[in-house]
Amino acid sequence: LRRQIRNPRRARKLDCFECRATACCLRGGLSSEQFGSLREIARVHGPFQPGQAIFRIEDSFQSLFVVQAGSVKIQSVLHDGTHLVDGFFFSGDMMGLEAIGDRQYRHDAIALEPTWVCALPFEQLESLCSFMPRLQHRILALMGQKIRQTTDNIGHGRYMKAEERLLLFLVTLCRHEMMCRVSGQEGIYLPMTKGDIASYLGLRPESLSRALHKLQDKGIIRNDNKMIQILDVDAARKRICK
Amino acid sequence: LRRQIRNPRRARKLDCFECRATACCLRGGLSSEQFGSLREIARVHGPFQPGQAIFRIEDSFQSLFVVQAGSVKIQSVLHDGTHLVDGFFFSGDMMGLEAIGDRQYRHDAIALEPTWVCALPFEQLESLCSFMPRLQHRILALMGQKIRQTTDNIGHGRYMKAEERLLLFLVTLCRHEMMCRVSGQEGIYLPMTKGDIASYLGLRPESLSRALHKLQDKGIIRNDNKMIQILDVDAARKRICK
DNA sequence: CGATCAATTGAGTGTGTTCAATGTCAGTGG
DNA sequence: CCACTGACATTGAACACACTCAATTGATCG
Repeated sequence: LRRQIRNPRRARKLDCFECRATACCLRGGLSSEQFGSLREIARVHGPFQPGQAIFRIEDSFQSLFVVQAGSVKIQSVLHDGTHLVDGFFFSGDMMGLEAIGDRQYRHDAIALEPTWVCALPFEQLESLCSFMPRLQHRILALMGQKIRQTTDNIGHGRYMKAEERLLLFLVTLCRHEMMCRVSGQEGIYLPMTKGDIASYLGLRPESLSRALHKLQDKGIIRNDNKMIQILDVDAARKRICK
Repeated sequence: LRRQIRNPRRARKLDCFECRATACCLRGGLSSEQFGSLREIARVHGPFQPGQAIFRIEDSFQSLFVVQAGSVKIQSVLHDGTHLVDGFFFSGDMMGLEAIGDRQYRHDAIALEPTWVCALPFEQLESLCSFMPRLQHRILALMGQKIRQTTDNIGHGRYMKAEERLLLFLVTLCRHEMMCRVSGQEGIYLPMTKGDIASYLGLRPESLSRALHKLQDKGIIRNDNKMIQILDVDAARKRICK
């Protein structure tokens, strides 16, 4: 499959010790003994096939999930049945933070490629936190970061025009991929559909398509189907002022 | 002053025990002994006069703040110097959650009326959490709720037209006021300027003005300067589908 | 009372939407 | 192997909504 040739992610179950999600997941700052306790409550699930749900809105909230490999979109359903994409998650991203303090999840989490996740039962995690201040600190920090990202991306995006919003999205994605040391040079692979991206950006697919075209005409990006490359990083930065 | 006549909030320093913020603040679920420990680290600050800052972007993050009485807007500054209003806080609301895990605050917090806040030094709060699982649980729940609110209000608002966004804002505000048992019948007092509301909703002041006018023409709200009343609650609910 | 800032109103413009048609691609079955 | 299917993506033309700019009215406070 072309998708799997182009997508550099490997497709197999990972142990915590070889998991690429290190930087973003909870183990940062823990002693090896503490990390052991954390590892004991973690359970790897997968593979989830594209379109398959990791959790659904109606499910009762039990666990946080860290994406080990693959990618996930989260979406909510509007009164009229419309699906709204509220976010994308890649290796190392923590899912389910928004459900903490509630009984149910707030979204459907749908795999975009063959995907493995690491489940952390929340009650057990909470108990662990009481004994491990660093872990508690890490979760709180993670949630703070989540709030910041939400307001930055969605909130500030509101005041931008379509092209700038799109560029902000691409640059953010690119930075994330770079952080996880997945080839940033040859371009980014977009596992989701353009429709999903449009929904996330609050645009119609048609408008997104036109925005992509314009950015390509200006020489800022290269848009080859599901591969995107940012050619002129400086111009991009200027446009989104970051 | 007309503002103070119309605004039912009282203007004096409150002790924790008479603070109206009970329902929303951290003390929920704590034993009286535990509440005592929490109270020991809390410090009441105020009054802050309208326009005065409770904290600023450049300040290093030290404390969370609960609004005891009054109201606050938080805003960020764009590259070009534009101010973006990112939220409003009323009695019982917790401010600063978005700064957790970062060194600095992410916003300027500006009082909209004479305002008192209750400062909770975060390091001490974190220490307390290790001894008080319920407190830890409460903070985590509060942050989860914050994430939900952000995506619900800002995220879903993106797919709405100006009128609906405005209505969502008003209904949310109204519900909040009802929860805090401040007269919801005679209307809501809006301590912020229309410009602030417009900024928060991602609109120009002109567009907001027109949207208000239209909603009034349709008999859904009554708009008397800084007092707003939702006349047709059912129609409002239908428009925003909640 | 005049000064100042906030709020409203109007007219013209522009960006994104809507709707419909066409194009592309991967998978399927003849 | 090729035509067919269905989902996704693109393109075009007309329209709607919110923006821009400018002028006016209204509120608040010294």
